[in-house]
Amino acid sequence: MPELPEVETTRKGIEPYCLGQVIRDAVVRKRQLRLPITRGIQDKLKGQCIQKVSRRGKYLLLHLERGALLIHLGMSGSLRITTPAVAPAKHDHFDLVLANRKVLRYHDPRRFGLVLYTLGDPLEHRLLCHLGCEPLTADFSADHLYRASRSRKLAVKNFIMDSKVVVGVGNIYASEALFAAGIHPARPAGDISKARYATLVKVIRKILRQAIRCGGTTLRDFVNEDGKPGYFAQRLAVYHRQSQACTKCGTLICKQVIGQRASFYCPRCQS
DNA sequence: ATGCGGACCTGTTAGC
DNA sequence: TGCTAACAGGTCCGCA
Repeated sequence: MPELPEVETTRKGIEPYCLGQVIRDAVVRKRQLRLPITRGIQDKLKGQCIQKVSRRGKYLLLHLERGALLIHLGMSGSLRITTPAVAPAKHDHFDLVLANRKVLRYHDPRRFGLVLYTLGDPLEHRLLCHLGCEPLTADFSADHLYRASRSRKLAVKNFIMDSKVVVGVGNIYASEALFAAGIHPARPAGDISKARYATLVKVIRKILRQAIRCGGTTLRDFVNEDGKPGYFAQRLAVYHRQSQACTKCGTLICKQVIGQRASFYCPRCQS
């Protein structure tokens, strides 16, 4: 479930409960995530104050006095704020107990996510240091996509989902953005003009911003008692709409696997 | 350097 | 209804 908008929504949601709080305890119930939670993480975290809650791509960063805690939600992860009185549910793998008697609880059935303590600048960590630009900042531009794509033959959909190019564009929003830009998802990235990349940049920004607003709405209680992941209420134009009419021209939406991921497009509007 | 396939996991749903 | 297979919103690694 977590695309960039949901990660950002989560960041905003947990920030007021975490900022300035001292970590009283950490509880590991299941070590084995995408990478194992390192032994002794409790001792490293205990007593440290959370100084900042930020995001890089789909990674959440809790900046501490010494180092940082990196959290990734993978395919199925979620975070919520609860209390020590609430018993952990199945797949609640990790807790941070805070001085305000709140618990930041990490839940992830598929365990593709990550909880990682790192010393030093977290942005220098090997998992973060090669990430491409943020889609909502100024360095994400037509120039950037154009230059990075020259002579590249992979499908443009895979290109914009490559985190070394730009972070945060997941499978849903890749399909949606390419539809909005009128670009066929299987078109080789290196064939696309700068003008079309300019359109693509614009629509990626617009769609992600909309989704953040939408996530903020549908996930209003995400960090509180309810904690239901809740899907974005946004109307998706093509995603999961195969064999249904295109909202622009009425042609039936196609589904095609591109780069091992399901992709959806209108064969008439996208070329 | 680039691009592809496989790997990591569990839960849900589609199909027989 | 029950079993099995395919699939799910992510990302990294290794190999050709």
